[in-house]
Amino acid sequence: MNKRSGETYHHGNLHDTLIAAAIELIREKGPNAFSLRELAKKAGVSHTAPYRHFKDKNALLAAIAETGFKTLTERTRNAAMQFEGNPKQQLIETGIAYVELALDNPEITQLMFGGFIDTEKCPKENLDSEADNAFQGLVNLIESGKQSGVFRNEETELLALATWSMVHGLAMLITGGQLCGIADEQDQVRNLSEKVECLLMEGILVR
Amino acid sequence: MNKRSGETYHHGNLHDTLIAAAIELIREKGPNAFSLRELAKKAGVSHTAPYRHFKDKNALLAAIAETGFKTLTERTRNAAMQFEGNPKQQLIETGIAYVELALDNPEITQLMFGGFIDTEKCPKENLDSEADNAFQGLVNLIESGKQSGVFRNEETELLALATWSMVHGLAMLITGGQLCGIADEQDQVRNLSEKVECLLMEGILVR
DNA sequence: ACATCAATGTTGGCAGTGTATACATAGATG
DNA sequence: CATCTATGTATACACTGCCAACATTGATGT
Repeated sequence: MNKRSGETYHHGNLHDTLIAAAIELIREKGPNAFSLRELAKKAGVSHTAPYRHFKDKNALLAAIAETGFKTLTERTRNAAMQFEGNPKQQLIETGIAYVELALDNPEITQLMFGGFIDTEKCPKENLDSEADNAFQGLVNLIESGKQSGVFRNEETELLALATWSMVHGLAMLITGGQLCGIADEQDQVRNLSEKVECLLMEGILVR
Repeated sequence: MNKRSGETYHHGNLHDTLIAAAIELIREKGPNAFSLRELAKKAGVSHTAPYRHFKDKNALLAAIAETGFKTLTERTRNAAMQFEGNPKQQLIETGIAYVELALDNPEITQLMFGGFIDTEKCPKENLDSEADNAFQGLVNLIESGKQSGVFRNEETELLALATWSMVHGLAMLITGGQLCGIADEQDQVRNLSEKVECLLMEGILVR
């Protein structure tokens, strides 16, 4: 029996609908504080329907995190592409993109990196490989910068880790609310990201 | 009536016992996945006794995070004190202490920074002021380094933010499992922290 | 010494949660 | 058109956070 005329028994695209609705809920209430039942209601479906598409709540969270990693790689790659041949600027823009994405999606960022997902319960290979994609882009960027003589001839992995840590740390401090008032508006964040990355490039020691 | 002879109706120090037991549980199961009832049982007390000491679960988590921030300021300050008069080394050791603490207490670190605590529901002033203490130590360190001509004459807050971000990012990547295999042992982490911070000091650009 | 009180503990209950199981429906396939 | 399988529902259970009512006891003032 239909619940209303016009609605069908089968939803049609519940998988994606659930993810989209869950992202909305997470935005409103944080990654911690939303329930599958609430989500099901929001999607207009019985409270066990989600289990046909996700093994459990953890799996749903993992799927959302995965989309987060995908857009992260996408955005940072786009940022880098706009300054092909200029590794220094590429690095700066990549970092800005990273931090801006975090600012726009603080709860999702926390979901991705904050330990909300039990990685022992889910395969996690997808998650890891997506995260690796983002990191690999950075590695390539550094490598090409080294070869064109812009970056120092240190171990590439180390340079990549340093730049990643810097940008990631800034992003996490912002999403965690540690920089309230200092960096919660878009232009402040752009500005800070750039300055901080320039510091990393130039060094903070007097020469 | 006593539950056993020798045990008293009043626990005596339930507040601290709860915090200690909660930390243990969080270590085992993550900051997300422990229940107040489980905690109460572990402390040998009825399932509502914790409410005499903490307004709700969130308040308990906040109290735990607060202890985390306290030991963070303590450890980093100690690290800096051992190299008084040598700002460069102070900065390096402070960073190492920060990251090592995170490595030793990944779940607590996630609790502190990961967005598990609803800051709208609890006063949070305590939390913030503790976090500020840690940051202030860094600011002082940078300031003295600038005055002795070791660090560049950039805005102090900016230099502090850059170093904090770097170290914090590394710490969060480690606790989030993003650096599995690269940095999960104590000596690897010490080594990486140092190298990464040296990069920040020297810069990554060719001169 | 004793009554009183506030702090601290317990019992019981409620609505809400994740998830397992059994059943219902309908789109796809032969 | 019969059948299968993917997808959705109904029901049930143990567990959760938290509230309200009651119990115990160490501290306090007289």
